[in-house]
Amino acid sequence: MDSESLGHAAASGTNSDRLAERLIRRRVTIADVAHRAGTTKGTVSRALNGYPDIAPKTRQRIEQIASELGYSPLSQAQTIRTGRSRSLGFILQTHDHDSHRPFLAGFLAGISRSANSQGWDLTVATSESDQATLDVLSRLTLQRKADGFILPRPLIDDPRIDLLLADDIPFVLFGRPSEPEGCSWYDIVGEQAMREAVERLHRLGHSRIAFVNGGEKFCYSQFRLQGYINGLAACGLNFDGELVVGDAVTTAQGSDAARVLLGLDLPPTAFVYAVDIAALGLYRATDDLGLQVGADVSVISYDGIPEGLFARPPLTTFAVDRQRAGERLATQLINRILGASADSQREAVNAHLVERGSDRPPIRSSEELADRLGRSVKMQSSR
Amino acid sequence: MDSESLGHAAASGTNSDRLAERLIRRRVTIADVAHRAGTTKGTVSRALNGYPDIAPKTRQRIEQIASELGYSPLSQAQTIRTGRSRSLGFILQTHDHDSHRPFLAGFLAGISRSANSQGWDLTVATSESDQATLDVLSRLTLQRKADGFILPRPLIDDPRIDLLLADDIPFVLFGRPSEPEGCSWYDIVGEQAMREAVERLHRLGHSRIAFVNGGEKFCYSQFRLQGYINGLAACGLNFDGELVVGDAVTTAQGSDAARVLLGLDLPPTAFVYAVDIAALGLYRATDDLGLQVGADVSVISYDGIPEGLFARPPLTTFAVDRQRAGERLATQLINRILGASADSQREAVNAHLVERGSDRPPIRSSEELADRLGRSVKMQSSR
DNA sequence: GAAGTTGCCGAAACCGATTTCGCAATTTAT
DNA sequence: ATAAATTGCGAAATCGGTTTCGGCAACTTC
Repeated sequence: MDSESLGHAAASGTNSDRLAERLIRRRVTIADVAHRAGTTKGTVSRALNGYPDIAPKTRQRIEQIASELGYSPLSQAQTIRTGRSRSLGFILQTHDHDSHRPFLAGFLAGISRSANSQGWDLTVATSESDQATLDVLSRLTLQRKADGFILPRPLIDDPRIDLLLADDIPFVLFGRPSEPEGCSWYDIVGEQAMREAVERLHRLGHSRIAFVNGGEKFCYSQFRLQGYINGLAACGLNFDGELVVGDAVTTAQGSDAARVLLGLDLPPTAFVYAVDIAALGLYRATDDLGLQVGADVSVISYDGIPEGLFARPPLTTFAVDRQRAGERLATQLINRILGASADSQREAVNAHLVERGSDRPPIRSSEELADRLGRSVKMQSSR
Repeated sequence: MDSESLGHAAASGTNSDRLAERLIRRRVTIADVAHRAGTTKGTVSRALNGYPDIAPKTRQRIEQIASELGYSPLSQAQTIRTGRSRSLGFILQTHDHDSHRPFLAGFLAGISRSANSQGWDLTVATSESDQATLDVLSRLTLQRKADGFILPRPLIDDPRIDLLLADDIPFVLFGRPSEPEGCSWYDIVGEQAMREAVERLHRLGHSRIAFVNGGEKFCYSQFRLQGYINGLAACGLNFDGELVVGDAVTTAQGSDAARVLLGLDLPPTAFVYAVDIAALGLYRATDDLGLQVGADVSVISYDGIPEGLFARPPLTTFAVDRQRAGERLATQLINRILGASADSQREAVNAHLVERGSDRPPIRSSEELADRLGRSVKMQSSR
């Protein structure tokens, strides 16, 4: 009352400001389109969603008007009726090892980029434990924040997969699972890379080649070990259980593994590591032992993390294109949500070798290396 | 009809399956709560949202029932009525330099973790250019996918800030802007770090200390340069424009900068770099010139990226806790969306020094270094 | 030309919340 | 005691879409 009587000019000024703001900012709704087309909201909705009971020319007219007005439906309004939110879920596991962190940036960029281009969105959540991850999966679906999920690094026995399969919620995996039934995936064929690594080292002249595997609970470690074994076989080398160490996913663990292997009576002259971050541990071990990577011992690894570039010599590795992986996975997941069968959405590509300086012909045999290590260790222990 | 007559057992089996599924899966809606409480949806809503016209004991009863039933409102339904979505927006700039990538993993984890714990969500989108970023900001607000934004690395002249200020959309910055008006931020005080770096090198015995700055379009580079200048002043050293190079945000650029600086008549014996990824370029340059970091030249940098750990010697750097930054920024942004003033949401903390091996007392003076470089360069050009 | 289809669209219910409005019951003022 | 002001809640509109249902007009069909 009072404010109105305070003067028309001021009051209408404020009003027109509000109006201008709303004109600029207000969304175009389905009612706007319907009004302009002289039909009802229902007709517009059916026309835009491809229902068969709309006359072709009506549909065209509505599509025309909708695009002129720049109409795009409010996804939340669709969600409450349809139950779908056009968004993909990804759970950041904050308890995961750092070895998995470098994956994220490019990977998320790929997912988001691909999803956005198809009109979908990416919802990111975090969890602090494996159990919490399951809760978050449930919460996000129940709250309709995600229509499906992208799960990185499947476990050999993976409760996430069990849960999603049981509840019939779409998902895609980054990496091959142990049990393919009902699963879609985008996989980098680790067997192939590990096999090539062994063959390459063999061609360079190495015959005693060790393998340091990654996390044993992950499916990928099985595949990579198999690739190592296949590589040995292809080269006519015998498998020696002594030369295999598992479960190294940090630089410290990679370093420990190297020390154990170099302590063998017949130490390896070459190493294949399943993950870069562990392979960097080899440099620490050789530093301590007075050896030089790329001379006394060679190493080829897998992942292509940027840290490898700054080791000396830089780490030769099989790199994976994580952005590409994210892009493909987003597309696969969207397809699955739209009804594609699980087995129609599976892809596998190879990692590509990035040749740097850590793999060279051996400068001494395994026996000679053992000798040298013997002296070196003695010197170290005597000080 | 037919299916019913096919036998009670089978039919009811199917039905009870469906029923069980729905019991497990169906959301608890506000109507369920209202029914159980013997009131209307409106009353439940007002009770749960703190309206004053609800009797205390009614409110308690409804809250009790809501928590028993595990009710949580469907955010999309709230959104279409209230216009707010309880989610934070973050735009991944895929055209940005790789130097900024390492920030992401921990940073996003922090944002998401903090947001989730307060019942908010994180929406991630990508853009491929600065212009596209602006479009994405508009799109996400118009589509009500984000109630506000977290913007990393403010530019000296930042169109994102202009846009959001003009449209009155809440946002918070990771880093201090050039113009504080209307802005909130969480900042790592780069001045302080750069100043300490200079002082520390001076204490070690260096007096010719160069500075290699980061991206010149970013606000942080102004602050870090100022810190370097302050540091010189505090040590009683003269500022020498020759010793400052700017705009190095990649390893290659950092390497080029080092070469230029080492080519001076009186080369620096110590370097302060504004970003780690560029500082790693110094190692390349010194490798080529036959110098050793941590002996012939020293370096202290800023960021704390993991790559620095694997340089030889490892890079001494001022590390920033990115996860913490993300957590604080998420909280700040939520506060702003809920109505807090821009200037009430500002924080600044210091980076912490991670001492590794790249900063040591000089083993020769600037003149001696010049001599040595003269010979070294001659040898190199003669082969 | 009457009866039966078919095609196309309007009307209205619905999804799950929030918010406005108004009225009955209670409390306070007179 | 009655009038006035409060308190507390139900009823219904609303947000922006989707989907069901039914009916009118035009077209077949015999």
